[in-house]
Amino acid sequence: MTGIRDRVRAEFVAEITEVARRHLGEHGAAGLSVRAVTRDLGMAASAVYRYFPNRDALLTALIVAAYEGVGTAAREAESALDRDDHAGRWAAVFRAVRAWALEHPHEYALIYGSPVPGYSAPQDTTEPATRVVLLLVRIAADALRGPGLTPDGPPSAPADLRADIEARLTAIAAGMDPERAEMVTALPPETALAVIDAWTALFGTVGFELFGQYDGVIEARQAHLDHVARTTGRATGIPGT
Amino acid sequence: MTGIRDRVRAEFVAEITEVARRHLGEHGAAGLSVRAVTRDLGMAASAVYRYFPNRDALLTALIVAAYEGVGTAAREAESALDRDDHAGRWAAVFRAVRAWALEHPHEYALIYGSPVPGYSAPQDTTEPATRVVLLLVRIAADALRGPGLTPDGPPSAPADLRADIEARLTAIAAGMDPERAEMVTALPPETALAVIDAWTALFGTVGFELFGQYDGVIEARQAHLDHVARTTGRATGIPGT
DNA sequence: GAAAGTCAAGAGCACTGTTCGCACTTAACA
DNA sequence: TGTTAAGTGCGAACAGTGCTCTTGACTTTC
Repeated sequence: MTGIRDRVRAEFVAEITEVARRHLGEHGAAGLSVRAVTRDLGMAASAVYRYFPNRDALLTALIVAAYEGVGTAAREAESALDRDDHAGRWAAVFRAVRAWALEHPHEYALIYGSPVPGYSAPQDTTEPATRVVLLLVRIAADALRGPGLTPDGPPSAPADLRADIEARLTAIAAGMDPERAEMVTALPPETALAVIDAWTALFGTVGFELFGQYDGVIEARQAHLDHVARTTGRATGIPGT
Repeated sequence: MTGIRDRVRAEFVAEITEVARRHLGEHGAAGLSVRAVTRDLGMAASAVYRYFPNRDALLTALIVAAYEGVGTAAREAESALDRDDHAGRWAAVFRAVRAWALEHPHEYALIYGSPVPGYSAPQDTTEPATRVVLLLVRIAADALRGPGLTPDGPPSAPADLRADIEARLTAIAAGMDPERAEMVTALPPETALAVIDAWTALFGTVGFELFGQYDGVIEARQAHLDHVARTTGRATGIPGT
């Protein structure tokens, strides 16, 4: 067992990522300098390459941390509510994502803004990236199991789109533990589509606010996001939205 | 008249931006090197500072060009259709924006992705940035003047949001020529809100596709965007969507 | 205690944006 | 027409950057 060595190493990696995260919050992704980070840590710039093969790997660690950050924030806000309060949980996810984004604008930009040039997201980032949308899926699934969808439900989708969604759903469920897989496969394609659109609207709205597209166009940001939560929730068939 | 000197200067500025635009398409915004651009032009790196005070100014020129590019693409696609074909024009804008984005991914990322760190958009960029949404506003306004909104129309918004929209609408109309101002002020707040949400959904969807968030989630991209155009068009009250 | 593995440091490479002083051309004015 | 001022391009230089490679020291394992 090389336990102690691995422990020290893991702690060092965590320390580096933490300082890098702080730098990211101050200067943005492209302004993240390995040298500056190591300067803060009192070590030589070259030393960091023992822990991260290159700058991109460090960025990947930050991306994963960011996805986990927003996912955790949404999960915590949502799980604090009664499980049957579907509308409340739905709105809580929307609000939590926005709050997290305003608190961590650079981290938000890192994961939902333009991809860093020359950088292609490795496999490690795909799982954490699905956290928030899976949360919305779970709420929709819970609502389906509950008093049932509202009478009209989500509008019907054209055949080709329906087929694609169905294929995606089974593919996604294939790589999941049985319990969550069941939740995904039981989802009607129209509901899944509505959830995807709600997810898109959520991050589209938050992104537009954060990146300045709403400047001078809409100022009641929180009220507006609540409105988006309501309309998308209604389109998904979440009762009470 | 200092005509000739100014002319040759303007041509040179255009030439520099054109080469920079090409470089942007190959290496992305952060990878845009003034040295590399000047190398392509066969001139010294320092010479470019006679035309642009710094790299940010060059980026601003590219941002303006990109906004104009997507705005023009949308305008051309939409104006090719009959003015009374509101649903067709609405869908054409959606498709044109997506097509432009796929053709110019780096330019799209430049204007709708994360803001370049340390760079704050100057005033010059705000006007071109509103082109697409104003196009959607125009279509909605035309639809209002036509056979009228669909019976149910956009759902009502809460009072605070309504008030904000109304205030914004008058503020925006104040800085416009009378003809377009009339179009804006005549817009019911609920319709304006629906247009803003449609605009957000459009760029949220295209951005999610371009930045890889839809990978493995949804593959029928064109069909999906058409679906988004339809649902948002319906929410806005565009007849025929 | 010696061999093997691990690590931080430092020098160096090829870049970057930007500034500055210099020579040169060109347009405007007396 | 001659002079002057502005505009222009260049090369050197500065302070940074990510990254590689070698060197020497330290720690673990046998």
